[in-house]
Amino acid sequence: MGFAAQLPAAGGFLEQLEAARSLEDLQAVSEALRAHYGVDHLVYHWVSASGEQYGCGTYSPDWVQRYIEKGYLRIDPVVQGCFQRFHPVDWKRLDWSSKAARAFQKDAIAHGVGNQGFSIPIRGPNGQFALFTVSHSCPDEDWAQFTALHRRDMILMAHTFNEKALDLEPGRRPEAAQPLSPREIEALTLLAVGYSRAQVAETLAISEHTLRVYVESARFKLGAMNTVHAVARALSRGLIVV
Amino acid sequence: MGFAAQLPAAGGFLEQLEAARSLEDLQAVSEALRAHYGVDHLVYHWVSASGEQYGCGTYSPDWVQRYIEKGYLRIDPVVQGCFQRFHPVDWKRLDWSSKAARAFQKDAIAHGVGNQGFSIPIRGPNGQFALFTVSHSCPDEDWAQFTALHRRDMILMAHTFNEKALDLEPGRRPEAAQPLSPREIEALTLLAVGYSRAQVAETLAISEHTLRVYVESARFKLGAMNTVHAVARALSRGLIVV
DNA sequence: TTTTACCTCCCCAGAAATGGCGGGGGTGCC
DNA sequence: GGCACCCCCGCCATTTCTGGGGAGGTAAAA
Repeated sequence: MGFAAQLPAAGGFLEQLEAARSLEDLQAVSEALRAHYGVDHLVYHWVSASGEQYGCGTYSPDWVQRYIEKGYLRIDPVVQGCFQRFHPVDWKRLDWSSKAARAFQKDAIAHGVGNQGFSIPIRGPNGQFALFTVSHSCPDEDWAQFTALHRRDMILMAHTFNEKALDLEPGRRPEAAQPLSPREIEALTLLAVGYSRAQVAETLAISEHTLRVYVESARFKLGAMNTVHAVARALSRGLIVV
Repeated sequence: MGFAAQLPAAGGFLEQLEAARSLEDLQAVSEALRAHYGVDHLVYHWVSASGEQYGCGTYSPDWVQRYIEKGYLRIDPVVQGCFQRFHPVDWKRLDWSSKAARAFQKDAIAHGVGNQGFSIPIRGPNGQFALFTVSHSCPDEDWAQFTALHRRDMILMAHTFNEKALDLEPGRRPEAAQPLSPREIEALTLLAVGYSRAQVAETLAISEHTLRVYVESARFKLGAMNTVHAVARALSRGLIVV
């Protein structure tokens, strides 16, 4: 199968990770980890709300380039699936049924990504989202054994990569979430669950005009151009929950 | 100082956690973990933005009751701080300066929560948020030593508690995602970033009426009552990314 | 092959949202 | 006391969205 079956927890690499001083260091550690675990790839990948992405890992520059150029972010079942999920997930459990997904999969394998994968979603405040992935090429049983063995290590690595990446890229941090007033939150929340403005006003027992003031105020705070935008921003910044 | 200084990783309790079949089991394991680490408290606490909360842990029922009744959720610096943070955090690094926060702190200590604490924020899709906390009463240096030693264990416990809690409360999970057509996704995405319907139509180079058909179709698929609702659902189900 | 889903376009009229103007009262901070 | 913010309300007109019809073509799945 190729990868080491039994190793000490994270093999002391977590310390190396924690000592990283730059993205290049992270890159080097990910290469070392990849070799240590004997897998094909090991990647930390940050996806911002606006679609920009960066990260470090062992994918070939070719593949990374292609991924971005082709807009694979929008069809990659790993990203899509993890985005909707709470927990680490084996790629086999994702939905590869769509044609686009299968085409993507084929392309990915052709670029050496491997047929097996295990990805961990990581989130921060305001909808920040990153992925930590280990991928390999091997039979299902071997992979199942590997993931069972190293699941915890991978969780810790995911955490540590995320922590370091954020430390090293302070510019990527979210805009300061401008706090919304309680009423504004209530208003946007009710709008987000489908109430019309009139219904929201009735629910909050205020005049429709007052409601409008809240929504406008929230729009302003969020830098939104209209209500849809405001609700979307409030949602993706974690200011409201539906 | 009272707690065990050197222990094997998570002391085999992670397996117990993974075997839990009910919230009561989780409760029991948290009690065992608390004893194992020799700390005052160990709590997993789920917080939804709508204010409902549940969890398991070793806080006294009195304190839990009081916390809910007093609406401490809104002033608890641990919750507030972790909600805006990426990483695990020591309570000392939080902002306790406000009057409400200090009153809360005093009350918490009076209820045996402890003067030291370490909390890990955990997030799911759609802004779901939970906290895993270990608290204790001891001098700063001892606590620093404890957190340094067991930080990784705590991260793994946080993950596992979260995983099990979600498994055991399937009602808390988001609904399955209904697939949208590419055009529908484009339409909703552009709407979510603030474009008006006319602008979206122009951007997609289609007539405004065609766009309307997409939005209506998406609304129908998502079971949404209006555009705002549709965008909110698409966002929170991870069907679109802003 | 038939069905299904997707994409595209058109009209109309009523409902809803927005933008701008004005007013009031309350709290808490410097 | 002034300032900032939160909470609440009214009227105007305009723009935008929504809901009900209709049509036709392609491409993939059953």
